[in-house]
Amino acid sequence: MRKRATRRPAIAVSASGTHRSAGRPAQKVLSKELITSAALKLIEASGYDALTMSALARRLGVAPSALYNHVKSKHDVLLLLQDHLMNGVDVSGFGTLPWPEAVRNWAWSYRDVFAQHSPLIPVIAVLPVTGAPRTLQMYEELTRGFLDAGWPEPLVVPAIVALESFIFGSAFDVAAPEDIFETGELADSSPHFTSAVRARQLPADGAPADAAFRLGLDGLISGLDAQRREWADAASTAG
Amino acid sequence: MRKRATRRPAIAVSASGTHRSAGRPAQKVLSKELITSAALKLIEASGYDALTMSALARRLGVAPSALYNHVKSKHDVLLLLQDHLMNGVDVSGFGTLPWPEAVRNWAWSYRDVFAQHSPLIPVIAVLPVTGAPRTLQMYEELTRGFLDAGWPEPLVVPAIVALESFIFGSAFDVAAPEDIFETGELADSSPHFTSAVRARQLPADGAPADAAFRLGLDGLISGLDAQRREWADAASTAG
DNA sequence: ACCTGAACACCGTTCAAGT
DNA sequence: ACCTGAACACCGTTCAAGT
Repeated sequence: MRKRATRRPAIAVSASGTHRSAGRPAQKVLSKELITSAALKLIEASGYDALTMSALARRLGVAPSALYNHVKSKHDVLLLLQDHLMNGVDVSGFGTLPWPEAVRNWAWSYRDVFAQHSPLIPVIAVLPVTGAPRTLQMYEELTRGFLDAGWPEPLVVPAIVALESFIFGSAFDVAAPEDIFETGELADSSPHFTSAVRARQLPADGAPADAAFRLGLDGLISGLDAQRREWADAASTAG
Repeated sequence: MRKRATRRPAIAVSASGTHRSAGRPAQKVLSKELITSAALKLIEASGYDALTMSALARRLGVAPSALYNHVKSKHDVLLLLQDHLMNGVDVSGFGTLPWPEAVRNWAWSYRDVFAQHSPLIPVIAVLPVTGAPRTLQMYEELTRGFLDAGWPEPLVVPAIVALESFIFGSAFDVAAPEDIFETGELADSSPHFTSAVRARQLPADGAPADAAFRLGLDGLISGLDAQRREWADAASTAG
């Protein structure tokens, strides 16, 4: 059932359509930046299924094996993409807005970016920050924002991780089909759930995923803030 | 760099080692249940990379193509696994324990199960409940627990989705390497974050992921409970 | 150093043939 | 209906040869 695409020949053809013979070219035709932007265009045009090393090479007018002079593996390409996308995450609120609003803005923009790139989430969630400079920069600004808001240093990283976990999970949820909770023929065996699905609060303006994200994010932000105060109280009592 | 395994011949060999010739066998040798448990054993022994249709067939003493009489695709196998694993999620607290404790127990067991099966998370997060009877049963018991605890029906599904999103994201986090936040050579450009990583609260008994999960879960539970109360207040004022 | 082109060792899936 | 065995259309990756 696989769609059979009309394939151009496998030989490398540059953007201008002229053939390039083997051997080191006069000036390099590839770079990490070019690979990243070509991958992004490919995904925007045809989705993550279309992101193969072959397709990427074809779009760059190069043989697939040429990519391996710049990346170690396809996983490397995903890391490049991930770090690039961090540019789209809004950390501008930290330092200007109160902590809850700054976190809220950050979280929504973070979720929105990766909802469009959910196949990257398993990659990010496990990604060492070494070699992901933009990601690290985001963590730095985030940390400064938390400390400025009075967060005790030992809680900053766990709080960020907790928020990120919620964001990653929620980004998947955006990709879920509308009818994910339709119980169908099994409705009789799950009467309470079936009824709750029908009665669920849906935002007038947005998708069902937005209602859950708003509820959870607001709950998480106020709950974390309460734990910060508890920690401060315990510390002042103990000290 | 791929490891080259010594392969047995591709012809189907039953568990007893005798060869089975083509044609419908006297009694069926496969079923969804057998496929599910073989897949589980394969994953436990060698991880998700080893879960290929070929390897699955080999373990079942069958040709790969035989699997397609029982599942439509490899994705189908993942769905079978996912629903099976829901047996390990603890919903026993609902109806006996107070809501926060019941939710806490459920969330920890849910995270623990899927932390061991993180490749399934992208599958579950988008899975229609139709055709996942155990999953649906879990939602039913969860919904009953929420309603019994006084949750307004419109908020039940969004609250469950928010908790699940946090759980899925946290399950990935368990799989992350210990040194995920080591900033390495970039430490100079991220002084606050580097310091916060060193100062972070680590549980004496568990992994770093556990500290973040506990912090986030407790925050989320108390934050959601507060929103439930707000909703009830607004409703009584409006009514 | 950085490209080409051929080759390698896999994948998941389909399908005619067999009982 | 439910197996086998061969074939198909891909994958990602490696490597000698070329400049």
